Amino acid sequence: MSNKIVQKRLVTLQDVAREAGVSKATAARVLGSYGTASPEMKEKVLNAARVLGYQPNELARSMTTGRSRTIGVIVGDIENPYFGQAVRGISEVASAAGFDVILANSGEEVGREQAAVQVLLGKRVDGLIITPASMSDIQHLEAVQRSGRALVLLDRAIPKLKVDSVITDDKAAAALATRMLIEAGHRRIAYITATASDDPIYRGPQQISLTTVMDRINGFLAASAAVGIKHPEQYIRLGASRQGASGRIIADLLSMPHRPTAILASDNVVGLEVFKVIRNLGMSIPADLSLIAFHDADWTSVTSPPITVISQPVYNLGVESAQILIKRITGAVGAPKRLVLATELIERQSVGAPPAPQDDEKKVKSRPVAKAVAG
Amino acid sequence: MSNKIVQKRLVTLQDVAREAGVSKATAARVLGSYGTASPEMKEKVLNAARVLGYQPNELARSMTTGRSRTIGVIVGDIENPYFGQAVRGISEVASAAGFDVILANSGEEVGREQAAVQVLLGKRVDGLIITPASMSDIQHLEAVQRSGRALVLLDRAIPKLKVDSVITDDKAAAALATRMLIEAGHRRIAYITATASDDPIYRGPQQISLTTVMDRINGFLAASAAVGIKHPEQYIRLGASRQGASGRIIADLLSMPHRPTAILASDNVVGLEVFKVIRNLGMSIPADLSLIAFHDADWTSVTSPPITVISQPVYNLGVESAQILIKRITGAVGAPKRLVLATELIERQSVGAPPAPQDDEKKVKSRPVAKAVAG
DNA sequence: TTGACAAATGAGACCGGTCTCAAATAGCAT
DNA sequence: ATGCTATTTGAGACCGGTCTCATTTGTCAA
Repeated sequence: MSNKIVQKRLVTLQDVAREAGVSKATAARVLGSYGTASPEMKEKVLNAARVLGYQPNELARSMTTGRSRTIGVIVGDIENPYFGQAVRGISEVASAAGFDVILANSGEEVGREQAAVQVLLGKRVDGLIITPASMSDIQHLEAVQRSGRALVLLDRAIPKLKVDSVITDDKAAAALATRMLIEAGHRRIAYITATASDDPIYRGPQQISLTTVMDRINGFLAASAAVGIKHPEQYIRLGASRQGASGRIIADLLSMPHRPTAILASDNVVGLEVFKVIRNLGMSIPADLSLIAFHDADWTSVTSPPITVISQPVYNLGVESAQILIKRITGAVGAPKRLVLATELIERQSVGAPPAPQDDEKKVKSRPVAKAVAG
Repeated sequence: MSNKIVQKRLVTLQDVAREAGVSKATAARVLGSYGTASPEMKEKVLNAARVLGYQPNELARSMTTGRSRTIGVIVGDIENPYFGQAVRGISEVASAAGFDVILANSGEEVGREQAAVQVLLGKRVDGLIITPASMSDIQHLEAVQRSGRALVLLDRAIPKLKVDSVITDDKAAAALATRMLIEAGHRRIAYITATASDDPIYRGPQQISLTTVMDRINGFLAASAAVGIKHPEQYIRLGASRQGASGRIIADLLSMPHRPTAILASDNVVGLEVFKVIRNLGMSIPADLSLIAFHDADWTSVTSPPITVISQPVYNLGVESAQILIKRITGAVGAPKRLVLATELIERQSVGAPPAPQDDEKKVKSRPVAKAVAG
């Protein structure tokens, strides 16, 4: 990591002033569009600037004004189209309001998130929009607040932190999806999430570090309990992140003696993974297994069958959070807002009745699995 | 767009120096890790910094050093996973080398690209990685070079501009895909691209503003000509951008008297659009129509049938461009490099023989297609 | 004609760092 | 003890803007 950086000397305000034969202050007034200046002065200065190819140094500008007209955005994974859409929403609002956006990636790791916060605060962003990687490790977020910079949480809330947040109604959404599966006749429903965990088995809330995940699990459990399903939590699986463990987790789940007959996939990446595993196992959707996934990713509408999804207003999540942030930056005061956007269940064709008539719970004599696996 | 921005005064180097009872210069040496300082001084300063919660102002730092350790990236569309992957490649190389990334979106419009360049140069980025929206409108890129800042083009070259670029072998890739379709028996092959155009019909190279598009069309035409296909260009269609026109364009194409029997889709967004239209038309792939798409997007592997694609090393495109850029920033000199990465044809199941025995060109009596299609 | 006031302009401080340079101190050989 | 060099420290200029304040010029009413 060499440090030698070569950079040509650029045209400064002073240069322009000299060329135009006016003082630095006058040139600054014209070029910075503030204060007063006579038409002739403007003419001269603008001309000189054009001739020299002057370009203001925003760094210097920000340094004196104390504001950078820049907002920092930290997301879990830029590559995930989910965040891509949110970022587009943010960008559009920001640039319409004359703000620039600096984007950073946390890879869903608190450490990298902290580093990113440092960097962005160092660059003196006027505010931050963050998709926090954890709801417990939050000193760096408190530091943001202490520094007086605006902060908005996107997609995930942090109960302990009094801060504006824009989220979706995860609990309601999960409950709705669960009810839909229950109404189709399912009693053994699996819930699979990517949330990092050493242990794929769900043992309790203390394993979960994200409100989204917790809320969804709660919605799932509540809807299950409402119809008297016993131990719905036994089919919850964690850590189905990226290619790695997910295949095994899902395969294990499906080879249980009382295997689940439906799966709720907690995000589109997991959903895609689940879909592939199911297909590789030679099972068919929804005949053998029903599937509902979070996030209306583009792939979900072109599979056979297309997948029933919980569509999240993620573009609007971006828009709203940027609007709130910019209001704060420009002086809005008041208690932190928590904006909850509604989700929508888009019915497609991945939900059907559970496969065989099969005794549930108690005195079940499990019969041999009939399915042929094609390979 | 209000301008009032409230910001608490932050802890400065001067404050730390005062607290530690040393000079500003000494505090700066300790906190900036340069020059020399005795252990006791370090101790005192570090302690004071911790107590006050000091955080260096990178703006001020950049201003004096003249370098910001930041690189600007301008892509056509953040939301497109294609660019998402490239950006990840860039980010990883950049942060490993201690550089930050500022991301901007051009929406594939030259005007917005120019504005973004202004903004980023204003923020004094040390270098830029750009996916240029046009190969002809390039004054702003020449301005970047004149300013002495490093510049690397990603994915698309600009022949007139002497500048480092990292691209893929588009012509070869298109030719390979075309040959594959030809070998499967196709003679009427459509090429559909998203490139903006008022007129969806291809009339000549002057309509095309991107090397990628041009190269691919050339590869397509060359491979077609090589086996004596007459007027292959009649099936080229432009402007199939986003939801808008694409549906009509594709439907028109397929309702021609001698409709094409295969389609080459120029990127994954167009490919997805094509897939949906085909399905809505009730046609089946590959029985009625074969399809090959550029970019191995995730949806292509889960459709029925999965789509044969030209896989582009887009993550590596990002990695390589960032490496070249950083080398330039840190002083590397020499003629501009043009790095061409290889693509790969991933065969899946969307290519088959053309459908019905149907007279082709002149008096060819095409023989019945032997392949059985399982559906 | 003169005074009062508004508009235009310039001089220079300032933002928060880096970095040069000179002064102060320490270490060591003679 | 003395001189010489190496190390540590502080003072202050500088980066390129913004912005305050004083000065100059112009306008108009009394």
